[in-house]
Amino acid sequence: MSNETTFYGVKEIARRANVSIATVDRVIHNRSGVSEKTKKKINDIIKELDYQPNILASRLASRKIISLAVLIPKVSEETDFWESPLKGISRAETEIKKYGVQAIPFFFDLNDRNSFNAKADLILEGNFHGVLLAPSFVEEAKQFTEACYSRKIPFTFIDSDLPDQHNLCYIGPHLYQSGYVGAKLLTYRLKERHKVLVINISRATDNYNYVQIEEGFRSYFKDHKLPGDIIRVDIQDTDNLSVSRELTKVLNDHEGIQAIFVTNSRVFAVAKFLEKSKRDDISLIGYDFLKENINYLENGLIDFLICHKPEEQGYRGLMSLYETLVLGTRIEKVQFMPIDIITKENQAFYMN
Amino acid sequence: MSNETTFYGVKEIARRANVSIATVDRVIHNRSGVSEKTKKKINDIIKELDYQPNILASRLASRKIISLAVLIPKVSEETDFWESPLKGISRAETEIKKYGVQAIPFFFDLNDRNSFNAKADLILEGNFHGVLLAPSFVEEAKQFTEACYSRKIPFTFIDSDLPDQHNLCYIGPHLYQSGYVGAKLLTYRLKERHKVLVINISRATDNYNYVQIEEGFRSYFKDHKLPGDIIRVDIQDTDNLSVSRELTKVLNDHEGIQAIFVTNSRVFAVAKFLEKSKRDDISLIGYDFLKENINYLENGLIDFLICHKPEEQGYRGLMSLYETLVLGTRIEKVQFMPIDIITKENQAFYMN
DNA sequence: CTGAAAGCGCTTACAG
DNA sequence: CTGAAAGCGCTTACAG
Repeated sequence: MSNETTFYGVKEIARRANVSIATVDRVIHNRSGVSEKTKKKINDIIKELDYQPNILASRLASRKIISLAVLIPKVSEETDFWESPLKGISRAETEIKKYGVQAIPFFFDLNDRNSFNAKADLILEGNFHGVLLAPSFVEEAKQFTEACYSRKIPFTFIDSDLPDQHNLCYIGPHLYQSGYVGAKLLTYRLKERHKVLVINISRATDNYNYVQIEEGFRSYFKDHKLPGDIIRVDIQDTDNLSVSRELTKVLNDHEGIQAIFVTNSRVFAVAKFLEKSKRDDISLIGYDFLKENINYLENGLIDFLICHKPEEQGYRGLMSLYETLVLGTRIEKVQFMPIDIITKENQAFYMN
Repeated sequence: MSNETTFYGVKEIARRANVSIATVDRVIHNRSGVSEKTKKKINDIIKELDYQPNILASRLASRKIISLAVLIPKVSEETDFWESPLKGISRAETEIKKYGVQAIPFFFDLNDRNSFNAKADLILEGNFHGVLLAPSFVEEAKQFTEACYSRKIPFTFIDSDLPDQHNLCYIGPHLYQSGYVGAKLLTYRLKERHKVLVINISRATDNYNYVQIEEGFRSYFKDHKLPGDIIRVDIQDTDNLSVSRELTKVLNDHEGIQAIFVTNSRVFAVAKFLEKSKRDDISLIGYDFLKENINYLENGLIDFLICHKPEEQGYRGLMSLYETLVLGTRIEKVQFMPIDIITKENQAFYMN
């Protein structure tokens, strides 16, 4: 800290290169119309001086507005999970608005892949400088981001990753490991032979996230040679009645289930069922810091929630575009969020 | 997001008030030499326009350097805990250096309260614009911050709080609740009557933190009417030999101890002892994301670590001063850090 | 008590 | 291919 450093600016570069600052500016921004020779000379000086542009001055002088598109699921009745990323995005926008950056949201319906395509097309027409998206529909997202890539529009993924795309970065959970942590918590107090139930409640049939979480979950049992059974069930209709019906069935078919792991934020639906059917003998673990989930955590029906800082994901996602586009910072391509463990006792201090 | 707002500046204010921008500037910064009449006129316009100063322009034009003092424990051989806050502070400084802010560190010795006074005096002589400190020695810190207050130097606490001081804010854990969480984790798999040991390893005799943590810890047992015994021991000599001797003694005196809770980062010393004496029947929980602790977490000797984002504390602590002094932002007086639960399985993704 | 002018480090037309 | 000049929204001496 506190070591004195002299910062050199365009003026000094211009002086040393014997050119005007306008020419220096052209080189810095890779604009055309500069001879190779002077270009090289200036670049050498820039390197020598370790020139760091003054962003304050840069943004102040430039009246350009940078528009970023945000493509995420809309908050539905089923789950208000996406409120959090949106909040983070808004926070980021507020912070960088005065520097001439704006973010335009486009919401798609998680139950309708066409809505994703429709919004994606709007974005492509819109001439944005960057895109932040949740690639919830794998194939559709691939198509869209390829279009972005060919137009040289940088884009960032949050919530889940699509490997080997030309994304600027991924900001979200390591899903496999998250499932692994879930298994650890679930079995922490199961001493004997276990009998556990894994539930995926989701309308989407190609949920990539779910697969990775379950893989991690099962690996924990394998790695620790835990004897017993893992039963799994898919529930496609997400309304309370359907969930209730399915659960009744599976708990009838399999007696002695000690614990349930829900692979997403719909864990409250299971908690509701357990509450009604008075099954307080079953441990329950699931995902995400939703109000409904917290309620069930509070009254003891949910033992643990796992959460991956959704708000932070949104905030960082937008900032990653800002940093690239405006500040020219190089950023980490993969930024895993922590796998946060939330209990009744620490929930009040959780930071999304 | 994305609502168009027109920002008005000093020029517009000056135009409307029929004065020069220099006069507007004087009013904005509460500088003397403006008649009450014009002052009022200008202030009214400022309110009417909801004027937001452009910090970029402000910092760019001003060549003033803002100096912040940082008063925290030095990294000792006993524990490298304070590395993390320092890291956060450095990160913050790097970010705001180009805006003319610098941070000067002053390190005191946690085993020597006089070193705190000595450094505090240096800071008071140094003419700083703000102070970030860990008030580890309660009385000494009070004296120092009162001196700051009378000199109108804003100061922020991290790591632990001193209630009812004129601090700008407190950024750190809710210690009581943190002990409460510790108890929950410790007892999560203790089914019958419990017998647990609480250990405080610390040279300082008036450790305020410890008291609050233990209070929370004990409350959990009371609130849940858990039957059994809580044994406690203070270990003042922090070297391995002393710790080993004390532990041998207490484990002899009290048979059947199932779990140990260490109230600070020295939990590795206990883990080392348990490892040597092959007591893998005892659950162990303690504090902080130190390399040594992580090792014992990895090999299973420590079950859980609790952590309060020390790096974030440092980062936010410095930023809180910057935001107040430079940006004029109003900030939260008490900012509790989350009570993070770290296990072998999620430690790789932990964010300090 | 007040204002005109220079300057912070950049960007942006415009002219050549 | 290059440069002179104005301007971004502020602050800072300096002059009156």
